[in-house]
Amino acid sequence: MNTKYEGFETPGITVDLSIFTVNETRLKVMLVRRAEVPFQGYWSLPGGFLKTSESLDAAAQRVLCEKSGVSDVYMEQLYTFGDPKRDPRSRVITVAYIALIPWQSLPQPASEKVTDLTWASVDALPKLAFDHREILSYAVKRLRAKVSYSNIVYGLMPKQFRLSELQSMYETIIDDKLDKRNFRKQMLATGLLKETGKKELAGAHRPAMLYQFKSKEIVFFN
Amino acid sequence: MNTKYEGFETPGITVDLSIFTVNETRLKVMLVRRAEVPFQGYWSLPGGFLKTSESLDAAAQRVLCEKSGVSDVYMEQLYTFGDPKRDPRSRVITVAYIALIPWQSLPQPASEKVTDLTWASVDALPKLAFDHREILSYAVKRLRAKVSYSNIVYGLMPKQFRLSELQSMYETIIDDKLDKRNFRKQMLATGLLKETGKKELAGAHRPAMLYQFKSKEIVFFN
DNA sequence: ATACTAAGTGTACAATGAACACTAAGTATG
DNA sequence: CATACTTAGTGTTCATTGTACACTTAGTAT
Repeated sequence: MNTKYEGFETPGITVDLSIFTVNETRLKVMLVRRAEVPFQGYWSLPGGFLKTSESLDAAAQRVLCEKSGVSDVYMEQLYTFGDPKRDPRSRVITVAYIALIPWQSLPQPASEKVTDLTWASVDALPKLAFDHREILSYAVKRLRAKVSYSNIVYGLMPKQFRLSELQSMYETIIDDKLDKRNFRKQMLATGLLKETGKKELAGAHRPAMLYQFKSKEIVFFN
Repeated sequence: MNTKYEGFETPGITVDLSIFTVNETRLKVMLVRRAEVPFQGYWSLPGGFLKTSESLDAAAQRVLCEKSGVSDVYMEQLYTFGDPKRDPRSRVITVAYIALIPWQSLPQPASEKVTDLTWASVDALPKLAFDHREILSYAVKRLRAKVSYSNIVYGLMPKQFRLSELQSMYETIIDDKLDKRNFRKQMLATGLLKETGKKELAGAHRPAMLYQFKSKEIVFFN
């Protein structure tokens, strides 16, 4: 270890992830139960220490994959939290990330009861470890804002979907109702969707056209 | 030092600042000349290591004050850069900040020639140390974007100003011309400005009303 | 055959944004 | 002191965008 930082901090660096999904018209976030002190038994955001020669993005990807079993999903850096007292043990700075996973992409939980991982509705959160409540609030705020000026919801949709499902996704996240005709007009006007030609199979009602995104690119409007 | 981080990184943490001002209708950023290796003699963004028990924001404030002599200006965290190779000596993670200073608030440089600090036009930058070019590109991008959906330019204006000066500030940052009548209508419609009652004193032309901001609050439009 | 469910479609009006040119109030000059 | 010069200040028209709103269609279930 070099001596370059005498008198300066050499804190631990972690990444913490707000991993979102939508299920049953609720915006949900992944929480893991802490096995160790401090905050033993508390729910917390999944996270972990940065490894040697690992970039921040790579660390976030690693944590994502470890906890969710998926990769290749939308992820972005959110903010860095560095209050000297945020970890009671010692100085730890955390770089927070947001990730989005379509509910359909999640592997089914193993049949034995998984009690150390849960998906909590963001409007019914338990007490969280560290400053994770603050981090999560900020993440939800960013997500809600970004939904209205980008096509970030792509990250939460399955490969193919009905327009009504897409509308429901928007409504769940922004927690408001949208007009069906206007919504469809606007979505199709973006030119980012294409019909698959296929129609929904089942249901005691008129079958819906299935759509998909032309590309995975995230675009900003306005 | 605890042993908790064995096998993990305990990198140095720095803050690096993109300190912007506008002068002579140019968007400028503060650069400092590096006295030491690596990148000795190169221009770089002002920055410094995080001190013990110092929050990230406090560190950024400290650096800002050391280099510019001002405090109480607009500042926000930008992004955290953590590529393992970004510092050739050893692992250093930097939390980048943006700050805005009205040109009029800057203390005059001491009369002896200051050669280790400069204000460079963002479209005529010298070679920069480390990954500071990348950081600065991102900062400029964020600033330009934010100008169009917030009143962030407040941070660059003097206490009192003419509407034509405000317009010029916008035009400089977004690098485009605006329509005078529409601009005035829109600005006054925000309700964030108030007349001071005073008029500009000098000039071989009709004197302009001076305005100021009702509050320092940053507001988002749309 | 009828009831049920979600899909799918167009128009009228309001609000917002964009283009555009002249008069007003001072100072400087001959 | 008349004229030239400079920047301040002001409204209207038109195009575009956004918003409110209700009925028909295509399938399944009974």
